[in-house]
Amino acid sequence: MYAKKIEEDLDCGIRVAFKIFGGKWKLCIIDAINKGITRPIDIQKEIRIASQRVIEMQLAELLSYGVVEKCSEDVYPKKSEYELTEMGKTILPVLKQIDNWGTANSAFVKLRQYELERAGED
Amino acid sequence: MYAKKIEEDLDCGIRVAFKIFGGKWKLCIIDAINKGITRPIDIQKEIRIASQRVIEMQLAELLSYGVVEKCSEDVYPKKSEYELTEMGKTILPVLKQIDNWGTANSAFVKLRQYELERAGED
DNA sequence: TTACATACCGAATCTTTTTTCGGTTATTGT
DNA sequence: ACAATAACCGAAAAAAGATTCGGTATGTAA
Repeated sequence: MYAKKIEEDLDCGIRVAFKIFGGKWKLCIIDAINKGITRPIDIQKEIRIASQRVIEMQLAELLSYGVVEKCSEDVYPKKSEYELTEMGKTILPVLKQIDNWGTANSAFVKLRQYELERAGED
Repeated sequence: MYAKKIEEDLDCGIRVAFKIFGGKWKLCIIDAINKGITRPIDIQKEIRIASQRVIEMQLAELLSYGVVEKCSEDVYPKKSEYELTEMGKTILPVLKQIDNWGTANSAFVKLRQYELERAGED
């Protein structure tokens, strides 16, 4: 990984949460694993527009913070499968609410988006 | 603003939500406004570690997507005050849940953080 | 043994986001 | 009139985060 230059404030709940699942694909990965898609390659196929490398990296971070764990603890990685830890499962209700909000507001946001683009073309 | 190079997928609820309130300070700003801190300068003082410029910019984005609105519509900005729109208020329950999760897991994350730093120092 | 799929990783590059800096304009208080 | 405060903006720079590319290693199956 890389070293952060700017100190982060982990006394703020919002910042803690974003640190753990704020990455671009993290919630998508958590969602996939929750749906039973446990292997990196399958997660990548599910999300599609994310590259394999991103999945690997975000998975590694989720692993390092104990959100997911490797369940096939073979000596060497062959059929790695990831699953949510108990802590990881506590994210699910939050994920659901975020997803619901986004889905409910999707049309509105798309419209706004379109209007802003139109306005910027002058 | 800047032009995005990578197309974004607004058919995914998670992505829509993150587009609207995924910025580093957006939820903090929404929270502040909800607490009755309505003026940019006061929001900045509340958050402190965020610069004035960031507050302005994120506020401008929240405004452009209809999350907040300017309520003192004077001819020229003097005592600008922002408040949440109806749409903006629908974010509050999500914000609360995210904040709660972060607060509940703060100690755990800090510990993990510390362990990871220790491990990386060899 | 050969070919292929899977799991990873390092490093360079590119994109996005945040920060810093130095302004302008207008208002308020003295 | 003058100083101080507030709102806001443009542009450059820095930082963070994501993507691409090209690799290694291992297991599986023909």
